[in-house]
Amino acid sequence: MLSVRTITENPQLVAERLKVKNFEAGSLIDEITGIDSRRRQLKASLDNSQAESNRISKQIGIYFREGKKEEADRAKEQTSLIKEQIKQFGRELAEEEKRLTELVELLPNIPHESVPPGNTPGDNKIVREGGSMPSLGKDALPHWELARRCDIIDFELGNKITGAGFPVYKGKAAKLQRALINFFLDEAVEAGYTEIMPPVLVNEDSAYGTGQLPDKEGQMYHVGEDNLYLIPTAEVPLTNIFRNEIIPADELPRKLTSYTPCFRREAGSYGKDVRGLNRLHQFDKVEIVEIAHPGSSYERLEAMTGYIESLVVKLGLPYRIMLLCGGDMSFHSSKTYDFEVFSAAQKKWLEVSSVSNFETFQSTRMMLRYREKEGKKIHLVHTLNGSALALPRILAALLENNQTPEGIGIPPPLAERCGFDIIGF
RNA sequence: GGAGAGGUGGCCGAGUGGUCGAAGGCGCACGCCUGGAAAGUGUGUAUACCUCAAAAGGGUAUCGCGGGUUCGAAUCCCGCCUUCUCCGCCA
Repeated sequence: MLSVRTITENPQLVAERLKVKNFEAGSLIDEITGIDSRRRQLKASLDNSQAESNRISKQIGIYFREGKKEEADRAKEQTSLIKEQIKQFGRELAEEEKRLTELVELLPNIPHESVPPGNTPGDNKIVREGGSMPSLGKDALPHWELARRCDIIDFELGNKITGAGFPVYKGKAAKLQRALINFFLDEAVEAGYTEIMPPVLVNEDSAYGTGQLPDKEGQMYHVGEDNLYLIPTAEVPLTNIFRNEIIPADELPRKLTSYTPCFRREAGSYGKDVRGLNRLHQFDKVEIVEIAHPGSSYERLEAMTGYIESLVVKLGLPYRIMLLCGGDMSFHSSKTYDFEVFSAAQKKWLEVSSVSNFETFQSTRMMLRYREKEGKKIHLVHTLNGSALALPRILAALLENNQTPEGIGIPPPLAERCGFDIIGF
């Protein structure tokens, strides 16, 4: 979320910038400003009452030590009113703070100045394209047909064991998945990311910290018995590693990577987009996360984008990098690039990565800060993350684009990890 | 899951109702000392919020988390989380 200070100190600027996300913030900001000034007044009143109460209590202590019991008793009588005031101010302050947080949480993140305006994916800007389109015959098969023909991914079996959206990878597909994971992790470590194996269940505080709670509650699987959430992305546990931390400036950027399964309920998305591997409830992903100095976070965003691009290039997939317009960006992001690869039999661009700078939107929630080398001042860090990469759609594109009359070719970086370079029919 | 013992500042550790945000030590920063270093020595060393134009200063809160008792809680009571030991179970 945005910090209250940002909002109250630059109300018109915030409102102006949020229009790029098609968000009318004017009245909300007015309300926030009003509540915040009431909050400050209440805080001052509460502090004064508490100071007075502390003074009396100390005095009582002194009376007792001096054996002045009568004075002590008289002083005690003074406290009932002040205690009542403290309770009342405390209640009111808590209410205002709760309301303030609720309202601030409704405001999306401010888009970076380089974010283009727009409403739909059609307004996104293609910033780079690469790779070459495969030339497939008319009889080219979509990946779900190929998977059936080679008997390597079993969607029906997943239905039996769990339900729709939980495919079972078999034989060479299972091995290919493992090769992809290893490839992505090896590359990330080579690029300076520290490999982490985090928990895939997180508590409420963590889900709140990265912004899944409260607004995306319905997107996560919830284990009610223990009040834990299955992660929708490794971003959640990785970023929360730093929750409530103060990092020395010279340790920035911190760079982490992780492979995890990801779980998404995807409530409300049905239809042809969910065909095959295109949209799943459980999928595998390697994620990169960076905790960056505000002064260099956009350089880091470009560096992460360049890194992810190198992966797609090594896999030989045709791709394009989109700069998302204000209306198509996520609520939490300041700037996002999406990576899409072309899946040649479906003739579709599939999103395989999303790289974002959240600036202080997450660090505000989780009190994630850094300490300046000079002056020792403390400020919020910028958090960034990106998929590097999400497996199912990469697999879909690999299967479709590399199909030949004999079978499905495996690109070199994966073949050397699989021990085979073709999945035969 | 059962029984017992713990959780104090960056770290170690004292503190069982009253000037305790917390002794002492280590570490760290700056200064003195030194040719330079070590040793020695002096000072400083949490975070959030409020106040202040800013800095300085002041106020409030925070001793795992949340409630409660009390004029007053690190200290007493209750719930939760967590660590260790033993038992049970188990990949």
